[in-house]
Amino acid sequence: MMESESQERGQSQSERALSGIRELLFSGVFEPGARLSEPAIAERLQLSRTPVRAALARLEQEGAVDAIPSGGFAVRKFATDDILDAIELRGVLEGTAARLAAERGISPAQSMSFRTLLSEIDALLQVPGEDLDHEAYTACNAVFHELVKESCGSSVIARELDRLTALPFASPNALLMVQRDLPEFHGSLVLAQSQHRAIVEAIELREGSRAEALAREHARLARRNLEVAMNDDRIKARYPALTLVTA
Amino acid sequence: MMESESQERGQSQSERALSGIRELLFSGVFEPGARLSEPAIAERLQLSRTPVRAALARLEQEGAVDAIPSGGFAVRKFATDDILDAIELRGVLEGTAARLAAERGISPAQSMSFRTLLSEIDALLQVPGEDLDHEAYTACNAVFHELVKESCGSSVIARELDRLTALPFASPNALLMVQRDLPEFHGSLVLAQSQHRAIVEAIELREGSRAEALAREHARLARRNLEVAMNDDRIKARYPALTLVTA
DNA sequence: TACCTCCATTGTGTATACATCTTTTCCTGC
DNA sequence: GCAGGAAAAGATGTATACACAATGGAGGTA
Repeated sequence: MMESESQERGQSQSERALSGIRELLFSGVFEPGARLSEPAIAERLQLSRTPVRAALARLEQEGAVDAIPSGGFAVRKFATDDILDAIELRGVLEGTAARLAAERGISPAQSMSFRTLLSEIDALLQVPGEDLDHEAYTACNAVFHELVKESCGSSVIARELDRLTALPFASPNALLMVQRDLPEFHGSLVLAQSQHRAIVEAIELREGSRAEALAREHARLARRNLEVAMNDDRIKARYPALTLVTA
Repeated sequence: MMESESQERGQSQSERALSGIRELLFSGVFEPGARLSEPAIAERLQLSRTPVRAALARLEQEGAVDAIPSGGFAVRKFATDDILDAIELRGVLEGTAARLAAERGISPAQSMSFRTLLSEIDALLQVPGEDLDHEAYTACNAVFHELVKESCGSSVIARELDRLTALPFASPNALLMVQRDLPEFHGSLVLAQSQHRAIVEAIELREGSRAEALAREHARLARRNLEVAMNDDRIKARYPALTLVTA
């Protein structure tokens, strides 16, 4: 095929299709349960059906889209319970990563990464609640969970975590900024940070079971955010992806 | 397209491609790391590149095949450690399913299914080691793990377990019959069955933590089977998929 | 013999064509 | 007004064509 110059450079059509459809999905453009017509999406994204189809198949594997028995795909409807289970599962997987990291030991370089990150977050939290740099905190939080994921050096676990957090709900940063509107906002971040610190400490002290329990508990913060968001329509409205969550 | 009658009926070309390639892969036809040429496979399976391509993309998601950076796919090389981690992870996931089942409670129907299955296995193990019906035992074992998977009623966890056990190594039945050649064969099955029973009991008594720990420990039997198989070339030769396991 | 270059072969990514199957719409009969 | 069914509209699954990319090997040079 001729390399079209009309779109962002450097990406394949399939990649464009994938990110394009993801964006459409999680910006709430489609009704939950609605059929995703390949020709329609192809026209919308200005590419042929082939990469669209490939992207849809992949999104089905990721769980963002359901296969219709008679053919094709539909926007997945998420039940609240599914998301809660996904968060629980992220806790379990991160807990396993942390436990194995503790049991197997981490490298000095990894330990250093953890330590510097913890200091960075400490610095961010030093300022009063109003002036907090949300962007930076969110980025740091993402890095922390990346570090945990990589900590045990298991590609199998890393892969599974990547898969699970492909859905925007279970991801560590998913509903992080829900907390911004809560009275105890700053306090909840301080609590999260103390959990971060405890997890790292447990890993370094080779306390596997403790590391696992802590990481599980840490994931439960996300659960609370989801519950808050689902019960407050004003907050809910700010997360278009939550349109897909029913009941 | 015209529905070709030359192949097994009732399946789509994509399904044929998927199962066909899986079979080729895990029967050790290809070298680990070798490129999987779409035209070559298409010709071999007597279909066009399109379904082959779709199947390969899916197998990549499943982890059976690696994407080559420059394009296309290659037979995945499995490290022994990857498989051990996958087994560990299966234990973790089944453990989580069992824990949640205990915490949330299971239905009388589920309880009944467990109980009848346990009796069935007991009956199978009644006969002396030589005369054991391997087929039946393997089937029962599969059902047990299905029941555990479904026990907590979480589609998220079920999906994740399905994904993990798509690889033939981490699956509960994967290397089950390795044990057949071991002196303590019958004993190991009896041990496994006692674990089965304990897991069910823990779930029914709502002892979540115990159920989780037991399920994890139970998965470790598979670990042992893998180690035995990898260290005995005669046994290894009987599992063609083990060709893909390096070091 | 070892190595580099160039060319041929092969392979992938994408677009498109087309047959079949679904779904929707609209018309007719009750 | 509603139900049922036929026809049309649209969608999917698959095959195929083709441009670009990559890979491998032959041949020539040091």
